[in-house]
Amino acid sequence: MKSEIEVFREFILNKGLRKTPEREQVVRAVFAIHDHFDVDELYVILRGQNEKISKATIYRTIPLLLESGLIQEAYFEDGHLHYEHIYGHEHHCHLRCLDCGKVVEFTEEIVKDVEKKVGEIYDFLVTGHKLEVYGHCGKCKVHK
Amino acid sequence: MKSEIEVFREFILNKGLRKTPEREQVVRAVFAIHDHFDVDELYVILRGQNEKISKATIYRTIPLLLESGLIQEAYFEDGHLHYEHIYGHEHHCHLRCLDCGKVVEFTEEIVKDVEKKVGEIYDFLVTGHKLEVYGHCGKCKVHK
DNA sequence: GCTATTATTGCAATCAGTTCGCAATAAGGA
DNA sequence: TCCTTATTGCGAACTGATTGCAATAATAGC
Repeated sequence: MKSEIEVFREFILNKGLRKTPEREQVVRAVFAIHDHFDVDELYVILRGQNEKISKATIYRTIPLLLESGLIQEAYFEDGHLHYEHIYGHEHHCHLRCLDCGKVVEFTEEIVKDVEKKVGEIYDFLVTGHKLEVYGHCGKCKVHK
Repeated sequence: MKSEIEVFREFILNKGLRKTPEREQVVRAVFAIHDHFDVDELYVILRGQNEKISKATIYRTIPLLLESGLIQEAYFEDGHLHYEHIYGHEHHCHLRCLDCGKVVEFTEEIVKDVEKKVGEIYDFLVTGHKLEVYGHCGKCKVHK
């Protein structure tokens, strides 16, 4: 299986874009985080590694990562989007606590069947889905 | 079944807040729109009806409508959240076209089972879910 | 390897959506 | 009817994201 950097380089090449150290720093940082992240976290991490990169460049790189299929939008919270890397990861859904914000990942095959079914009914070429289940986690529900 | 205004009044009363014409205008506008909406659309509609209401008041009313269960966040697009009224409506999911933005609503009972299952596995008191399926609609997929 | 072309970067200015401070207003209890 | 204080509207301020532009650097051609 190709590494994420290889996938990214192929994507860049196919699009006629240029391979730059800044873009690859972003790819590496994204795959070093095994959790959800936002642009600001990415910026702080890269700066902490003494990488000279501007926030504008990170913002400009995000759409490339989305388009290449390396990352996806995970959820919208605190006024901005949060992402997660997906290349090399099995698709999963999120279970989140409305009180403490805790997020648990789970996989559910049955949602694939739902995808297929609604795609046929409404004549859509379905490419994916996002399922978020929410409620109160074990710790938080005792206070309810 | 109680009307949305009645539900809202009860909510306001229970919270010790005040019943104001501005808040009720927002409730009425929200339930007059049978589609997804954002704050700006709400503002334009209310202003078009010669209602004197400020955008700040609409922004301040949205959390009340969310908390009272009259509306919910539908999706994040174009840099801001879109909502939909849910009181009196059966829960539904969204199927959206990545090209033209078209949104179709569908209901899928099986997701309830998924909710129950993951709630038990991870010890969550589950209160709801949001499922979004995306792809290319009939019109847009021909160009692919 | 060198040069020319032009995509990319970093910075600051800008933009859009949302929030906030404050004075004026008005809802609801006494 | 009066009093207290929550709510409103306005504009300023704030935040996340985008953009214009000059400097830089990645690729292609020689």
